[in-house]
Amino acid sequence: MVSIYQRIFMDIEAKIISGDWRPGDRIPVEHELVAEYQCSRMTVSKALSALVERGMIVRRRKTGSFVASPQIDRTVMDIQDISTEAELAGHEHRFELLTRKIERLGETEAQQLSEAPDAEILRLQCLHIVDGRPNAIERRIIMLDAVPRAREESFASIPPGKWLLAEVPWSKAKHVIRAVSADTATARILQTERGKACLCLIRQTWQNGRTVTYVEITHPGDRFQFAGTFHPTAN
Amino acid sequence: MVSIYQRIFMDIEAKIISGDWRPGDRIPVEHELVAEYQCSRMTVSKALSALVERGMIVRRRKTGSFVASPQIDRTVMDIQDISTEAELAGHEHRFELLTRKIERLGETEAQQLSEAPDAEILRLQCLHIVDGRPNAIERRIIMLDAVPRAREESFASIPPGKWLLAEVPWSKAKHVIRAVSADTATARILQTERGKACLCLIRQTWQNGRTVTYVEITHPGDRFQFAGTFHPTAN
DNA sequence: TAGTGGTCTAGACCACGGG
DNA sequence: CCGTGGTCTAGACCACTAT
Repeated sequence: MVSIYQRIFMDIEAKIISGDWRPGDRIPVEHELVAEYQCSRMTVSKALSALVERGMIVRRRKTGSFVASPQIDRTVMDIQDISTEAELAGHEHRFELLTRKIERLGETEAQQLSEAPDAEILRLQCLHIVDGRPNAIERRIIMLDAVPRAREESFASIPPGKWLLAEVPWSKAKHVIRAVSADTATARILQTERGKACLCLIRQTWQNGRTVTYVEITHPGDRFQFAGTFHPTAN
Repeated sequence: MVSIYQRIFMDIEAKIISGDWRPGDRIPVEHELVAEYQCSRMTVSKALSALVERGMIVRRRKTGSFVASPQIDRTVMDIQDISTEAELAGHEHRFELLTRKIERLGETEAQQLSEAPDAEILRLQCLHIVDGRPNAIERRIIMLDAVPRAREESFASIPPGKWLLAEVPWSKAKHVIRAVSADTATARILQTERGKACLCLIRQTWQNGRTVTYVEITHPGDRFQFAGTFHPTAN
């Protein structure tokens, strides 16, 4: 049996995850939800509080409740530049598109992503430069059936991650963090040595059960790390 | 202004973090808290629900609410063996104590840990073996003023992490994840090559504002990874 | 069966902040 | 000012489960 506040929670979550309600959109005020669900205000409040806890909405007195800004990339945001850990501001960020190809998903990758082998994809490779030094290489696959508008976007001036966030702000994501040795190509791009330890963040995101994008972001291990208090949550 | 349910939440959290209430201990039933805080049952319930959300207590009908088992090591638990990702059971775990020394904290490390330079510590090094292969090397510092009983423990048969969990089950922790190249000693112990990419988890834990332990766990990068959905939480 | 938590109601008063 | 969320009350009924 699903309780009333759980139903309210799930209904609103679904609207946000599906993109029906986008960041900044106002959600119904409490008394409207009270009328819609025929329940008391406390019950509505419990559902909304849970949504705040998850970071999906923000509530403001007088003005109402709104869909929050996406937080799906927060993990990546927390990557810290070891050499300049102290100075949290004043970094110069730059971005270079290395390759952009429309292809079909190969057999191996299709299996890895649990998607159809012939699905049309956009394959991107780009380099992130911070303070003049290569910071990360990003290898990304965008599923064109899920995000058809990516076909018309050149990604010459906007990083794919940022573009996707604007296009598909909320999604479910799975992360994997690995240590890998730099292969020849990676080492060359990151201006480091072949075999050097790199920290690799892999993320696959879904919306409405369909894969939106798959990305591997590889950082030079001597220059970057994750920090914080991590809580793996149930998948 | 702190609300009633927040005060209840913080009071109980403090009892658990301080070790006053230990895992498995029963916490007062709702009507007792209602009497203690002179508030309604809903207010108590809200505080207890928040504690459940954080994983600090479990609530059972008829029997009451209890301090949950510690979860501070959950991040580490989620390390997955890449080669045997499929088989989630049937692993053979072994543990070897390599070194055990009582020393005083050096200048550099003291700064790193934000502790006094002459603090007495127990320095441990051990090797974790899973299915016959070196899985991780653990380099640990235990602050003897915070955990004096560690002085009498040989750690010959019980892993320090497990012992500490029994001794100091709840604490605040900070994690850092890095990729490092194996140095000669590490490579030898992990039976891999020098310079090989390794995944290093660093964790410092505190209880009542004092450092309890600092540990670096280094895994061979080709055999291990973190997986899951990570939510870095505000420090 | 009885004690416990799970959920809900129909109000209430207050704090905040935009107009 | 007044609409909004933040918190709280004093009950209520039900579900679960140890005994």
